Amino acid sequence: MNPFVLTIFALHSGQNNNMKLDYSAIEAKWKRQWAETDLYKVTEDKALPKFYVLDMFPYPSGAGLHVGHPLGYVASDIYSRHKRMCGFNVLHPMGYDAFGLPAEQYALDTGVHPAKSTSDNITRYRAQLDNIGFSYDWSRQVRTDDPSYYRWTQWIFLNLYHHYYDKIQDKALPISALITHFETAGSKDLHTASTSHPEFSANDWKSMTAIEQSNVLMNYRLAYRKSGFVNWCEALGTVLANDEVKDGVSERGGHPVVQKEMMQWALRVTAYAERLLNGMENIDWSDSLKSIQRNWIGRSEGALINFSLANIDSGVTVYTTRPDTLYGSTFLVLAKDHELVNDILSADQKDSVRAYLDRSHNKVADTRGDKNLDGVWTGAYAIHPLTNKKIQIWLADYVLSDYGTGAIMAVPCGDERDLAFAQHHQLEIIEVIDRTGLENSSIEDKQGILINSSFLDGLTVEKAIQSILAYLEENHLGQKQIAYKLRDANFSRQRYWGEPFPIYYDAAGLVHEMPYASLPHELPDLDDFKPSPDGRSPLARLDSWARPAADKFLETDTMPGYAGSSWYFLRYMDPTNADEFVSRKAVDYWQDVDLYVGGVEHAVGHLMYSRFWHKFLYDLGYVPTQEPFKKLVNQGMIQGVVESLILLKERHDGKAHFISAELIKAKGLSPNDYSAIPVHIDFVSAYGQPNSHITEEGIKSFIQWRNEYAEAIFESADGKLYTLTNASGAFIETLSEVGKMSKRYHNVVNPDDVIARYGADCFRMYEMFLGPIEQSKPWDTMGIEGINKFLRKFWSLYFNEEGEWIVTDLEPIESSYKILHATIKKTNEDIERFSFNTAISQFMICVNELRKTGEQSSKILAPLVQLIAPFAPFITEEIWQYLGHDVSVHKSTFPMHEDKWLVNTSITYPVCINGKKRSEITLPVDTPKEEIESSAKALPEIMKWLEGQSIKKTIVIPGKMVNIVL
RNA sequence: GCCAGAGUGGCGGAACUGGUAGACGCGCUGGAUUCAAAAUCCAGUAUUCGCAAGGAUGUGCGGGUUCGAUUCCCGCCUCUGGUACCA
Repeated sequence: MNPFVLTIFALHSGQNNNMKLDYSAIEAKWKRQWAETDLYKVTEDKALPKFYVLDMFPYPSGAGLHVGHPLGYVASDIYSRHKRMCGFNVLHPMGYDAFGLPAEQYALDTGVHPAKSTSDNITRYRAQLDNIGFSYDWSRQVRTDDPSYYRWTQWIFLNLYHHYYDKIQDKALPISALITHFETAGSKDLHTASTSHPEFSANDWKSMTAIEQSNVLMNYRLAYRKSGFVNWCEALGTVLANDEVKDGVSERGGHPVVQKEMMQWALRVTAYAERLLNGMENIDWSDSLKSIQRNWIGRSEGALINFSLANIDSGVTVYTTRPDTLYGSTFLVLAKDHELVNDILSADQKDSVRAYLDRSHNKVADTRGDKNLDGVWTGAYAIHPLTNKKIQIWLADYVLSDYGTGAIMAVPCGDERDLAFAQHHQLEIIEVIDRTGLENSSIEDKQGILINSSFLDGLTVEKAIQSILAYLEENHLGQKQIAYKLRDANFSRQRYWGEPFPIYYDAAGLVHEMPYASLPHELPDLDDFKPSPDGRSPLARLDSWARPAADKFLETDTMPGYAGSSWYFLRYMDPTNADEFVSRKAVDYWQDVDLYVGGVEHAVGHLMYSRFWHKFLYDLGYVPTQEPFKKLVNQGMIQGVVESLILLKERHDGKAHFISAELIKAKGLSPNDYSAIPVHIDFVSAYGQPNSHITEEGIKSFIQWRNEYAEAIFESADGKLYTLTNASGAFIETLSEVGKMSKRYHNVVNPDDVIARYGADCFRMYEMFLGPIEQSKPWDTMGIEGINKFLRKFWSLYFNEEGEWIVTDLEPIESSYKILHATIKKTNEDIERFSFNTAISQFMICVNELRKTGEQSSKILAPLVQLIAPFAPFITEEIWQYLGHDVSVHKSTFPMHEDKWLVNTSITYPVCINGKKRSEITLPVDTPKEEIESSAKALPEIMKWLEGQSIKKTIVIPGKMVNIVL
């Protein structure tokens, strides 16, 4: 026995032999010890293989963490600890996505500076995270609002600004190369991603003014300025992202949102569309996530078709995925802001077009679901390229300016919207597809035979598309084209609490970038966070900052939330580097993220932009991989039970009337007769159980909380009426529904409370035991007792009821080896496939069995501690120390199973008649096939079935089962 | 509408390559212990017929493949998530 253990025993006996399981003492002890010894600190150790496990870093909101948030963190922590014990050098960091709207809104409401509230929230988050016992290397923490961090966010932005996308080399190249091209060849032979495609010669370029040149270059930069329509909310005084708008009103506050034209910074993510699509082939993400990204990119193959105009010498190009239906095209439709609109409107249609445009622009944004048939004829005609017939050109809401060419050829017979529009405005419809025999298919299906289409008649759709494409290209009427739904990302926010752009403008409006060396361009202090009245950010009101000189105007927009989060995983590799965003040495060692765990709500935003930035950094040679996240696991949500009181719409003697939830059925009420008022779960008895209810205490607390119900009447299931002053004996059932865990429903369960009662180990294991990590499931307050019991049983293998250490060095019995090694095997497999709930089941089976046999040998009990260590890091560390180790269990080597303990000498075969199990038989493992068959047939239960029957066939799978077919 | 995923006891879930459906836990029932309770321990717990032995049914519904299907195939229903005038 080493001196260390002696000390423990001395202490132990000195404390009157009382080593009872005391979670909080054990946790406090090891939290301190781990911090003091920097147990989880990692460095680039070339002797060990690396493994990078990343959690999506949280936005530190004022509400703190609830039990749903750490679900993914616990899973990734178990995985990290396991990998570490398996000999990997594991990078497992954590940080904060610290810029964001809520802090600024909070500042507007309370005057508390976002920097202060954010820091306060971070302090709280950190305490909550520490409580749970995570193995983060906190020395690598990043927060996006730290100037030493956002300096590099700005640096990447400037790089995007200084690069364009070359479609031939399929990568980003410096703008200087583009300028050289312009100087020698103008726009000739240019293959770049750009907003528009102007044509100019080298001489044209040279004769442009600085402003003109700057504008031309903007058209190619990967970070660029453009004028576009944004969701403008007058009441909030700001621009909203699409997901902040619901049903045409702001999600927060429900204020009207309209389209407003504004100069905005944008990122040319569309340049990377094809690579973002193809890059998913070799990464291990869920099918659903990949399909969400695929849909978002929305690649389609089609054709550009040129139509000339009837009266003016110009043309319009449309994009279609169905060039085969060209003969069915009876009119064209342009987006309302198509560049040709002003050129083509005829004098007599001017007024109705103006009226339409006014109508359209004032429409609230994002009117989901409403199919809108509004539109107007421009008075102009185009010439059909094949029939030379004049067809009308319309404007309509349903054609979008930023998809395809912003113009379509309408084919009413082959497109639902064109058909609806044609019917509504009484436009011609020509059938060009014969769908005989395809009555159940929609008109948009690519099936049928071409008719009324000249040389295409008789061809299938597929053949017709090839044929018409060849014809169009031959006659210079059009060409193949690939289109994407993906849009360039709006990168401007008219907000204070974000990264400032390292950009300023001169008196002439020319854009200037700040030099790299001047970064960080720091966010100034502010004490009033109201937006500037013209819709610009609060920074615009800070003249001393925004206008440092008479002819120098700083950009007052700030960057959106996804700026800082698009590259934070790289900064963890080298968090304090003052010279580079990440050193080559660090990124060459850590490479990329091996496992990324986070919520599916970031499926498009964060994950798309991170991949885009990463590919860009790859193009510039700063990172060695094309994809940042090799494997990604989405954790589900932990839901809460929403408890509500049933309030009848009809009042009782003019007073609010609540009834027991049981009475809904009894009284035959429909949802129109009552409303469910969420009750704070602290007031509810038997919370989350079928008989959840409020009692006298609950009624008092409820009324204290919601004073407007002071006079209310509460009716119990047996018809008795209770009031605040007469509530004795009340039992009012509440309505229990599974829903979001949210402040709004007053059903938030704080991990701190759970940990205070059951300990961090129990909390961690219970979160994992609830079910598969990807699934959403409700938090069940009762279920945690099962894990609590398990941990006590586990502990009791090592300490008896008197708290005495009972582990011996004696040789264990054979069955203990068997169950141990079965558990080792299953644990390794289950952790690797992220099946933590089944690993925990196996621990329970193992502990139950060892208790039954009274196993006390350290040869079994020591490896068991290691198996459970990733799940329950505190209690296992304590026991490990008692086992005589002076190095942490988390630094030990994870056990590997030995096959010799897993081979069975006998096998129990199920014996089936016609596939249904009727009996079973235990035979030695090496029993020959014939003998298995004859032994099975000799079983009395089986003979009974065989009596008077003839056997058609007998299937014997050695080691598996026997099936007799009658 | 379109795309993706999922439907298994009272509940959370297990069954990994087609081979004993319901592991493990919660809850519930009964028992032991206790003056009593809590805690703990033991037994039972898919449905149904039956006193029992023992049957029958059973993984959303309807078909199919197979000696054998929760697992594979076809059609449908329901739920969850994504998306929404994308030509």
